[in-house]
Amino acid sequence: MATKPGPAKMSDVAERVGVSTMTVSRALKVGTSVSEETRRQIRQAADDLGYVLNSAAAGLSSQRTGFVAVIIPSVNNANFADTLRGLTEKLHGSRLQILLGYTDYDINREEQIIEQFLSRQPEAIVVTGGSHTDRARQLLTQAGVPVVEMWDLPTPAIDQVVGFSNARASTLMVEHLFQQGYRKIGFIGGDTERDTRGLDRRRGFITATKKLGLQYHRLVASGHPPVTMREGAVAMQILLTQWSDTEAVMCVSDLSAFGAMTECLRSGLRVPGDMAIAGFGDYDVAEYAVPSITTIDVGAQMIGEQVAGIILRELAIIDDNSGQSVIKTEPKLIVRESTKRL
Amino acid sequence: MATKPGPAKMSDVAERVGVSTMTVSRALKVGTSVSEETRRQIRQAADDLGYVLNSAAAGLSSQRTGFVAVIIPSVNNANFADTLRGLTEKLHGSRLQILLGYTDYDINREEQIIEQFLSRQPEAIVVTGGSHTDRARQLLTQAGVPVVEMWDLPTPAIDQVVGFSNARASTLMVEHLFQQGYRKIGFIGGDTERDTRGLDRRRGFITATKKLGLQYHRLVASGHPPVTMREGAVAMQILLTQWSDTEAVMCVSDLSAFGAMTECLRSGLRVPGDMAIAGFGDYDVAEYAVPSITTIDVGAQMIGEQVAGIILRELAIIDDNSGQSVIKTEPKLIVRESTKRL
DNA sequence: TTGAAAGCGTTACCAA
DNA sequence: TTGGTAACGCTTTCAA
Repeated sequence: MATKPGPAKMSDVAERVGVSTMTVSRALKVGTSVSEETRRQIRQAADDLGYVLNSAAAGLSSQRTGFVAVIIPSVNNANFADTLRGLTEKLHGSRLQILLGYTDYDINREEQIIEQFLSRQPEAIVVTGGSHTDRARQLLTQAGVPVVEMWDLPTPAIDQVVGFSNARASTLMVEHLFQQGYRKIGFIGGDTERDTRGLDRRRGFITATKKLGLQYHRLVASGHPPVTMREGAVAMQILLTQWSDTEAVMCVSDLSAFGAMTECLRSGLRVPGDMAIAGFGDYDVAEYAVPSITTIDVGAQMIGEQVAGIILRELAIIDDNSGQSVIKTEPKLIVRESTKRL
Repeated sequence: MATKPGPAKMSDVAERVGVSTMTVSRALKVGTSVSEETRRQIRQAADDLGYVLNSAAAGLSSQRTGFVAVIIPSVNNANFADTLRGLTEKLHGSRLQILLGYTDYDINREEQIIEQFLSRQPEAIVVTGGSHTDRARQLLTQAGVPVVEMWDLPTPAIDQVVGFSNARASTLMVEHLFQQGYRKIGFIGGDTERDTRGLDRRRGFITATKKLGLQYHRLVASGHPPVTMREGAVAMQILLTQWSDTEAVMCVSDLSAFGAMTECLRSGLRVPGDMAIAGFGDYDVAEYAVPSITTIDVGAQMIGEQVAGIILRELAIIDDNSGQSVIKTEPKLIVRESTKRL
């Protein structure tokens, strides 16, 4: 018995059972009308032959690839990982599969990835933030599929949006620090064009402190993203040198907050007491650190779920200009030990 | 002037320039013989029309999809993220693109993902560890493309391997603790089938302590992966209750080590002094924590680079049974403050 | 419930 | 250096 070379294809299965490829195609899908007996035989034959569908061929024919392109700044970031989890879980069970890319916070990388992904004909595209190269923006606009920008409220938006104002989230924290009685407040990070969400948080900090009549000049850079613990530590050294009477510090991320805090502890400063410290993002480390760190929870997983919801809705609709939607999420302040007034 | 509907395809570009699709296909690739002038015109036309290659069609025709399927347990894990980075960077510039999936440490999820990914006809498949369902193993074996198992040394291996013995890595740490003079040593984590690398580390701990003539019964579970700080904290409570005379603890991950350590600090124990603590993985938090945490650096990024190297080599070779290769990497002990003898 | 024929958009192959 | 033709493996569409 001569076995065919190469992986089995649909016609091999069809031949073995004695039906047409169309019947096989139908039998392997749910919700199609094929007689029970035929379907059983086809399943059996497919199993025997180790048949696997060729999605590229299927997609080419049906014009539906089942890909959702998702582009995030970094994989190793609990916040974006949570968003991805939200997306994955909500998309699970649908015919959609995520094509994931990460940019390392570089909009030129983003452009490259978008270009690469477009050739895979995704049915929807999800990007992080509203800062893109001109060409990337053009590619997204012309893509002809739903585009979702998340984690921010860009103006103008390309298409769909799920996010929040990073600047306003900062306000929550500044107000908390003010209420606790802190007046000389510093800010670490958010100084680079590459991390626009960080920039917005810093802007929000400046606006909020101004509004409260506080000084807003204690700003320390923390270098290129991703934000790390190291940078928080280095920045805290600078801050302590330049403005040694600082009472509280807000950091662009919990990671730099942790680094800043350990730097204080190593210098013999008490946190809180000599220095109050706040972060952003509600990472695990903020909860378990000693002292635990006051932070902002942005609801990262929920963002992913909302994005998935939009995609499912948009793809169900047949070229109906269902219009743009902007879903605003609500960042929440989480008060912990690191900002207590002693 | 009537514009065609839908996205531009190759024939649209060809028509506009007045050449065949073959010439367009060639002109858009590098290292093909097309006259300079023609190529210029074609590039121009493609740009004007916003033409994007349809990779599905290209892959169908050429039998090369450009996909490398990569399956890791978790995205939000600095170790696997580093491996992914190594892979990405080394693959960058080649025609290969990563199709990423994560299993949440569930081999049934892994099987599903493998199945899903196979229909995309990847040119190589990378999986984490050597523990798979029977069906997954069968799918991988029959896939007809190079398969790389990484982060472990499975026996028997399916095909290619890049990894290290997690058990032996544990030995490094036990010996370090022994040399520091610790005798009553506990272990946290590595108790679940789902994390086979954790299991191996625990087994290695038991073997090594036995060999040194130490007690090896101070084992505390830490629940399902992913390993978190919370679990380290909870486990430390249990350990302190059950075996209050414990001198040192090794944890299956730096994250649980950090949780365990903060639990000690909150209980008023000195680390080191009253309790020595060691982790695994060399996460950032181990370096920045106060005290800093002794750990094992497994060279995660290097693993990714080695995997990419194998893939590039395998795909360059034309059906030559280049054979299986096993690359062993070398985990390194990193001594820090948390295990100092006071 | 089933099948035949005609694509889907690209590249391999061979010829000019 | 260029082009014609025939796939690639599947689904759509229309008919039976």
